[in-house]
Amino acid sequence: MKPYDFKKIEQHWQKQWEEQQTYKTGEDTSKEKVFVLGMFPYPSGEGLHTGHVKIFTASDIYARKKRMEGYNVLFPTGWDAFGLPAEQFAIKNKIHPRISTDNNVNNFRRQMKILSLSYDFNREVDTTDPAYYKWTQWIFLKMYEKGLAFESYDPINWCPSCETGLANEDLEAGKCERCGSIVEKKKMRQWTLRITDYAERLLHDLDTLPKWPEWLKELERNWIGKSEGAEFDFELEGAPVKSVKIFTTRPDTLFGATFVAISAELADEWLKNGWEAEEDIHEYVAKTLNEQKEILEHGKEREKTGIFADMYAINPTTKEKIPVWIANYVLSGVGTGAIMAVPAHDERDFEFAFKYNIPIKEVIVSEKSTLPEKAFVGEGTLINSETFDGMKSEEAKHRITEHFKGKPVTRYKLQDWVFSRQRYWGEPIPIVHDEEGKAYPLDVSELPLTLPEVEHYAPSGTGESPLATITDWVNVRGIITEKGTFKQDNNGTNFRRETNTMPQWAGSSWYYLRFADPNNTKELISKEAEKYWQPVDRYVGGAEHATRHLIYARFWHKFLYDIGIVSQMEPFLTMESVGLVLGPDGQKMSKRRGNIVNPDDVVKEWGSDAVRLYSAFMGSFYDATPWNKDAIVGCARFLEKVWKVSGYVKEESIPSLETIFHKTVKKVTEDIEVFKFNTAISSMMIFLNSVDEEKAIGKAEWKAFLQILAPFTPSIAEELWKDAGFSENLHTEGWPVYDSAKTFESEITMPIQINGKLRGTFIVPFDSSDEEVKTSLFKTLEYEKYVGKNEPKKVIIVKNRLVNIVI
RNA sequence: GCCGGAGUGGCGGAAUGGUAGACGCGCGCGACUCAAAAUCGCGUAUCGCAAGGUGUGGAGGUUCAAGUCCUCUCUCCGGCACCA
Repeated sequence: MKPYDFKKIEQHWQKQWEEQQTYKTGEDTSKEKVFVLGMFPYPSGEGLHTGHVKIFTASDIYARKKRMEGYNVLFPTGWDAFGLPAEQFAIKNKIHPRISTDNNVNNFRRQMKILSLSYDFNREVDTTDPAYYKWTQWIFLKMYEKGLAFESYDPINWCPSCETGLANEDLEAGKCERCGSIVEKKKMRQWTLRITDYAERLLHDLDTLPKWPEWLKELERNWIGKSEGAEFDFELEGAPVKSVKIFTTRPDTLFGATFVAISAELADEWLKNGWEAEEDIHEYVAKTLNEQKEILEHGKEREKTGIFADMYAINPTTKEKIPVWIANYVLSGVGTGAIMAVPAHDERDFEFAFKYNIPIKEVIVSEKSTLPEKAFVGEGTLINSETFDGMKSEEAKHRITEHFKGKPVTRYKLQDWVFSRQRYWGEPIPIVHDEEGKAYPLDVSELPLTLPEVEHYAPSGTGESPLATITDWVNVRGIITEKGTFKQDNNGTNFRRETNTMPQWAGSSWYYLRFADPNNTKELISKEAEKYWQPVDRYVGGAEHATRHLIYARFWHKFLYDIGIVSQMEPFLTMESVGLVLGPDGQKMSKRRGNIVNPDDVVKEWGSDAVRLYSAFMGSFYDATPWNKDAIVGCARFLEKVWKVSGYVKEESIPSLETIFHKTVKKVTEDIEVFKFNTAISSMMIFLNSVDEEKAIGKAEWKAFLQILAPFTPSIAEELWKDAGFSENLHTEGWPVYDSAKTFESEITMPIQINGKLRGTFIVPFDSSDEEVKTSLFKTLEYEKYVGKNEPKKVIIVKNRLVNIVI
């Protein structure tokens, strides 16, 4: 028998599949479809990492199985190729990002092919390809048309090191997610997408996704951060303004408001507008404003401080005069930047009131409040309001809001999406400005608006994109059409192009749609292709995208639904969230730790089949698992054994293997559906061990075994399939069927428990009745020993499972 | 602080409320070999010579029966965070 030369075999079949276009997407739309998608990668200079291998292999196993089952499978990939790393590489090495990106893409594609991934490479999409980003720009124009894309001048997050504005989603604890710099607030012109208009739907429609993991949906819910409450105007005395607006989610505690607290920013605004305050107030406000930055730098909790603002507010319920304080725990960006403080019902207010000796009043609504002991120390007075006693708190909220002229308000933590970046390597925003600065959208006929060639990719440092320096690109002549769009025309007037580009998340917000119709020059996606292929049936990727890519993509998708491009409300029916692949030391892989496993190296050493098998076998798909360099040998041994066993094939089926055969096919069939690849593989190992013991396997079983093995290790399966002389196409013609009735042994080894403790076993025929089981049971030595002539209190018989005797 | 998720052998990990530790790695012993590697066989939670006892982070509970369900608690990981 020839030796198992995985290198030769894998190369041979990979070449064959490519030449014969084995995995080209089927055109027959009368067949049922399955759209399997792994999140498309950012083609970095480092090449694939093991996390990619896990995601890609898992989705590939699933896609291959579905293809064999006869579905029309769409299993594509592409490149999320705009973004900072390529640009920084360009700045450093003076290589056009186009070139370095192409190099990286080629390397990624090569690695995908040596992993035997069954992508249809005819359908690749590349977000940096003008033929693709034409449609990204088109969507932007549609949003502009609907008022969802707009220019704003509010202070935004600015990363001084990346020299670009950032969205809220790009921050990690107040720092730039990419470089870790402290983010500053900067007032600048920017393009913004009104994602908040979709907040309610983004939240609500999570309920229409039963197959998404609950925790992931919860993460999105938290990010959207809906809170319902009310705004109240508190009249002021001795203040520069007549009243102050506060937001609260607890109108039911309005009676208990014993002071009002405002943010330093709001106080600062009043000061700037002529509030004549004492010197110490000026000082406190200045100090607190300064403090904000420090907090971020040191990341520590700040102690609550405040200063009496020398003015009073009127509690609308009691008409009592209550003091107004400026407090550092009231944030300007949240709510109205001013709060009513109810120390009896809010820990933070309590802490503050306790520190500054402000009275505390309890309001009893429905539930008893649990005031800490110290509430009664010091100046605190306790008043129980009976007005709303016994009323459910929801009703109290409602009634109080109404009665005291509050305005019901729903707030979201989600903020509008800051959509412009002052960088080169991104989609140009298809907008021009006239000489007064007024913005006009490009006419659709002007798309794609391509990136110009530049000498320097580095940001200017002035908050302007490097595109601003390309004067012959920036300055254009043209006319405004009747529709209000801009068209180039040398006889027209002067305009300046928008020089900001889109963030990296733009292209990935709709890429999954394009795979269904990647070369359409007339439409983003044809109606037929959309109707047939969408939505994504299995979406596979990392949960780190929960609050960015997934929210953004869902937002765009809903917008595309509203303008009639797509017919489904949600883009992804499932979200299979991969667990991290850790380094061999159990730590997160990182260059700094030096625990990175390179897929090229392991494929070279073990072959792609073994690597695929291991990445699916090493643990649960959904959990983090360390990559154990030594354990992969077990998978290689398994494949050696598969090779060896191919010499045991007999014409006739082997009766002793019947049960285990059907069990194995059943297990693998079911487990792949729920991404339990590790237990599927384990069952194949068990089966193979039995075959090895028998030194025989029937031809029919061998055929089926190669079929269930094929999704995991396609090369060896192909080779042995060919050797065995089976005529069908392994990849498209058939998935073996099993007979459930044959997945049980004819005899069952029944455990005997005495009072729940295992004492022995006995053998009964499968499906024996309770009476038959008892007859055998009473004859066992264990029964004799533990029960003897006594009458047991109870005998519990679980059919085909066990017996438990209570004595 | 709030919201999720997870704690099982030396390791990765299995277990519709029904024989805990499948499968794999590692390890031990044996076979083959001059020898080694590879391969094959047997063993491998733990205490005990054995009978038997104990074991799924900890403490209680429900049940004939709990890794699995309930209550409390500890630890680790992820997310959000003076969000009013």
